[in-house]
Amino acid sequence: MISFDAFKPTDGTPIYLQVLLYIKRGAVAGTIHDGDELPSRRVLSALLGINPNTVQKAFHMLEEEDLIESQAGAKSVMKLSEEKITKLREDLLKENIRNITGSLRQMGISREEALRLIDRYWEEEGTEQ
Amino acid sequence: MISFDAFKPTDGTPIYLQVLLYIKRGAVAGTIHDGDELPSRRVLSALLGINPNTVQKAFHMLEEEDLIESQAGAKSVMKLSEEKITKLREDLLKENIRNITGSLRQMGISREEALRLIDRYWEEEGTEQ
DNA sequence: CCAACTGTATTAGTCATATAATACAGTCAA
DNA sequence: TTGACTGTATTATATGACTAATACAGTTGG
Repeated sequence: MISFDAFKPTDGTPIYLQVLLYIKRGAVAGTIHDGDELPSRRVLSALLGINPNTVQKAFHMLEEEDLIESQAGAKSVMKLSEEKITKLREDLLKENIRNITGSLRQMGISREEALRLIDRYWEEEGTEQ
Repeated sequence: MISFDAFKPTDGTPIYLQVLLYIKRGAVAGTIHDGDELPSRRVLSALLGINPNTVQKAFHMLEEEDLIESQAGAKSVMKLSEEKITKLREDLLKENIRNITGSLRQMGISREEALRLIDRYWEEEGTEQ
């Protein structure tokens, strides 16, 4: 059963997207595997303190992307492959890094300083995971 | 008069926040200075193709943060100081870098790989600004 | 079998974002 | 002065995100 212990709601990003991203990132990180069972909509919503419909929205999108498999009555299951994970990794990286480099350059931060800042922040909060 | 030529609406971030951030980042980058005139609400909204109320919301928040000064009938003006800029810089950096390091670590990316990725992406789209 | 759990669907309400259409009073330059 | 521009305010509408309360049919384990 996939664990949501490390799930931390952050900024103003829609909750259903955060749930969706948490699972995608876990798949990329290798902490979530093909065939892994997901918590039920009701259980996960109670666990995260959010509405079952919000979890359903995230799961429904994962289903549409063919990353999980659901059938009425049974728990949903991860449906991963090497190709899917590779593609996920590329998509997530592109999305993340594009944003940060754009913002930092708009602030007039040089590449050297950007690298220095990333390095420093990684050190500061880099023990867990 | 502050230029919005480099303004590019990006992801799902609320438009009023993007306008607000554009100005804050410009102040940090040194392309927007104390005393600079802002375009009027109506002109800027037409320029960006958005609603005047959306611009008003951004400007109103800047006013509340004491970063601009407005009086009915006249154009709004930037109200910056060294301390304000320093604080802005810290806040924006914290907000940006926290997000990226968190996401990348959730994906199981190592610090070395993160630095390598940032370095590469900077190269790819780093000519403008 | 059957009770307790699943996924799925529907309807309703709240809140934030964004647009639209005005209205009014203050400023500023010709 | 006066007309065209300012900031500011109000009301209405639409959409997306989130919550709430149900309902129903399929599955699974004891």
